[in-house]
Amino acid sequence: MQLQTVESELCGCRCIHEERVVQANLNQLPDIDVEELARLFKTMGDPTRLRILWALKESEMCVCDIAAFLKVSESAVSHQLRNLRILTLVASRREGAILYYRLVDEHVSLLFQLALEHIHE
Amino acid sequence: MQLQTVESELCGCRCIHEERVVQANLNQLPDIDVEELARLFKTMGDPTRLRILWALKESEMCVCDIAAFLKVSESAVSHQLRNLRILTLVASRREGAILYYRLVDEHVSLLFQLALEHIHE
DNA sequence: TGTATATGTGAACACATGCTCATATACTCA
DNA sequence: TGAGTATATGAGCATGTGTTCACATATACA
Repeated sequence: MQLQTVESELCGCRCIHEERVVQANLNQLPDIDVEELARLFKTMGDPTRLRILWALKESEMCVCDIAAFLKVSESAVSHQLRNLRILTLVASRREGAILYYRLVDEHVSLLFQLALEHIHE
Repeated sequence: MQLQTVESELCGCRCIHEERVVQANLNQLPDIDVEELARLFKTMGDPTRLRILWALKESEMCVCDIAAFLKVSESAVSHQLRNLRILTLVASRREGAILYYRLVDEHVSLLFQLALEHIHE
């Protein structure tokens, strides 16, 4: 029944292993999760943002610090921190005129660790 | 000494927490790793590629299967599989005219798992 | 209140990227 | 060998994105 539905949706023309397509459909990740996962990985997929996150693993830093470290403009850093904030990867703490940024949780570090394992094999 | 060097490199103008910048420099990830990590995350950061990887978690599939499942052209799938191959995220096995694609190792699944944890909190 | 510092943000531009289309390659079978 | 199927790939186009520049906001301090 389910199989029939999917078959008709696919026009049944070039599908070689129908049962695998059906299975893939059943195990499909919800669209919302796909979008959010993609956004997360894409956000971590920019060298500038990646360096920012890596630096924040050690200690919280202000925009000036990060800009000096990366040798890029403070505006560029601020733009990227905005992206990281939206994705809930970093959070900030104000102390006077200075905003200290930090990683929100351990997930970023763990993702780094896993990804480095993949690269170094 | 080290501190002095870094200070001069930074022009010493707007750096607020010099010791943190120095520390960040010491803990810096090698450029090659940064580039490869970014490439890896960026590659996983596209919805189409992400769906492909997710589907391959379950079973190996050929290009036709994936195209049918995603409801996109086989050419688009082939282009994306090429990217995934370059990043060593998928590998293929030929059986006659058909190429079966699979995940290379468990890293992708683990990355998904961690990333989903981050999203769902 | 005025000035300086720290950060945020919109517009614009240069560049990267995913898809489509046409075509090429690789394999099967008659 | 020729036709058909499965996949790969280059060119071109539309869209997305990171940076810069100019300016806005927020806080500190005199």
